Amino acid sequence: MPEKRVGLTARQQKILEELNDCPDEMSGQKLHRNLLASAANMGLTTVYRNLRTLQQKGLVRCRNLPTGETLYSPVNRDHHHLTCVDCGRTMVLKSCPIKNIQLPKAQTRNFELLFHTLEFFGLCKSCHQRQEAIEI
Amino acid sequence: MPEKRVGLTARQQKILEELNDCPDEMSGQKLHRNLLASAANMGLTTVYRNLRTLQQKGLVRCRNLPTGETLYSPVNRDHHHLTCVDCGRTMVLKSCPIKNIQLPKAQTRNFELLFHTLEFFGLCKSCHQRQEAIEI
DNA sequence: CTAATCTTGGGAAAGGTTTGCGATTTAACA
DNA sequence: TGTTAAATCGCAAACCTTTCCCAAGATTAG
Repeated sequence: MPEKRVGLTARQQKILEELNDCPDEMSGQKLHRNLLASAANMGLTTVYRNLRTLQQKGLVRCRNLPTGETLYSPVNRDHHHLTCVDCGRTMVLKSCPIKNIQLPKAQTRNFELLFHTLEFFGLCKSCHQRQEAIEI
Repeated sequence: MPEKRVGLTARQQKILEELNDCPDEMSGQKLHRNLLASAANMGLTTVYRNLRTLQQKGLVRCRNLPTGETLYSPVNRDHHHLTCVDCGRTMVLKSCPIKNIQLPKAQTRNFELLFHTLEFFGLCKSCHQRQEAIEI
């Protein structure tokens, strides 16, 4: 896909770099701390505002944990997860199950698709066993 | 699918009823207001806590708006959305595109799947046009 | 170069959600 | 039915995120 978006500010580029450099997703708070540490000083508000902007440009995606935290990652990293609704631990899926899926044209005709989020929720083995043990 | 979960408290049932009765998703705040109005008095904390529990039981699902609000809906209502990253408006998808998708067994062997969220993000027609106008 | 306008940034405040903790209710068992 | 342990509740505080508002910087026209 061509890199058609232009006009990233210097700080937006910094944020995007930081996200790309880190193999894991990051919360807004952690991103802020990392940037402070790496000499790119930036207010917390600015971090969140630019994250929002980057989402609007289709470059950054986020997902929400049950704890209320929001984790951000670059869109080009097409990761999805299994998340345990009990302990909150997540596993990364090896591949995107809907990579080649087509949405009905009628629904996307008036909509420029930028990215998607697909998350699976359930019980991990240990939480499941714990519940079984209690219910018996 | 059989209703295998048991042991819902009276308040959890009230919350579930309220969600089922309302055709739209609801925020925690709105749910709380509705319950106050319908004589089922309940603290805000209790609402959120029980929503979490209902998620753990696989009966309720939520999605997060860019505003930070969280919207809850019953899992049996298998709805997904197109959401505009600019204006935040959402459209409901007519059908679930991954209803019949199989995850690799290797990844779900140790995981009891309860539900999923699938959300598409992009630009709605009017926001897209506005951006084009600016960029030219 | 200057002035008016528009965009961007930061601090403080507000909003929604979650957590901690003592008090109350529910449930189990005798 | 009475006693006791466990689960649940609600308030207050904490947390993360977003919004408000004003100052600083950039852009454009004259």
